[in-house]
Amino acid sequence: MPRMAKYQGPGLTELRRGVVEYCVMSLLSTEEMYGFQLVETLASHDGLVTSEGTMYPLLGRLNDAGLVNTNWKQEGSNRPRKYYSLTSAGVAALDAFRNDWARFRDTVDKVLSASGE
Amino acid sequence: MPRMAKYQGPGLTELRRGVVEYCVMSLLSTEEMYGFQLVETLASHDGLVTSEGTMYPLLGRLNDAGLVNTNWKQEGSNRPRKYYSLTSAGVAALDAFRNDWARFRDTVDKVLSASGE
DNA sequence: CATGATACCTTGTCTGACAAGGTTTGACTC
DNA sequence: GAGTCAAACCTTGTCAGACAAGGTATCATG
Repeated sequence: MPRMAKYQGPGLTELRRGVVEYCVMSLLSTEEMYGFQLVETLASHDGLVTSEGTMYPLLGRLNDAGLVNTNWKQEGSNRPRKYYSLTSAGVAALDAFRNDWARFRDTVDKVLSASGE
Repeated sequence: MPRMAKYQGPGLTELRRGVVEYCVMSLLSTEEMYGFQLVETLASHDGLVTSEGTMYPLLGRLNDAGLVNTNWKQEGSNRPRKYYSLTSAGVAALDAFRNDWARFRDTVDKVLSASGE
């Protein structure tokens, strides 16, 4: 298996924009996780991220924005992993987004249902 | 009012990507409309499009892809308007997207609800 | 004819997803 | 210990699409 990807069609890439980042934050809100783990979780489980080339820059942005913290951890004889956790600013941003998402989702649902109101 | 826009926050722009195009198609599935009208409808009514700079290129793409047809119409003494209507390929694409959207929406809802699955 | 509204369109910028590639570390061979 | 593999990190470059800003043509009204 060469860098599997579960390709979901061409248009779906654009759909993910602006959402993946908050999905990551949502995962981090329950437990700290490391990058590779986030890719595997979102990609295989939800089809929301297809590569590390998406994840690492994204995590860098979140970090620059002060929405996550990082710390390296070595468990047993594994190679060290860089764990990410949500800051309080991250929690706030996530909350705000949940509202935005709900409104956006409902609007799109309404328009796609198409029955000209 | 200078080219009103109902700004919705910074992150929301990215959310719209890949969706607006199908919202337009959905509107066109019930009645033919012209570009300016689509902007007004989506912008003021739903906050989904904020400018003509989004709409006209978008309509051009749909046309190039064979998803819509156009015809100029002059009504009364108005300046002529370019009306768009869905082709059968457009109807099919819209149907396909409705499925994609439903899956995507549910996935995001699930991840954002965050309670570890 | 000047203004303003309607209506069309184009150019250029920016962001974020992704493919492709590269590096390091440790485990497990041979 | 040299080779290989996988886990895990990261970077570079490409592309699409939303948008701001600006431009054009037409008609009505002052």
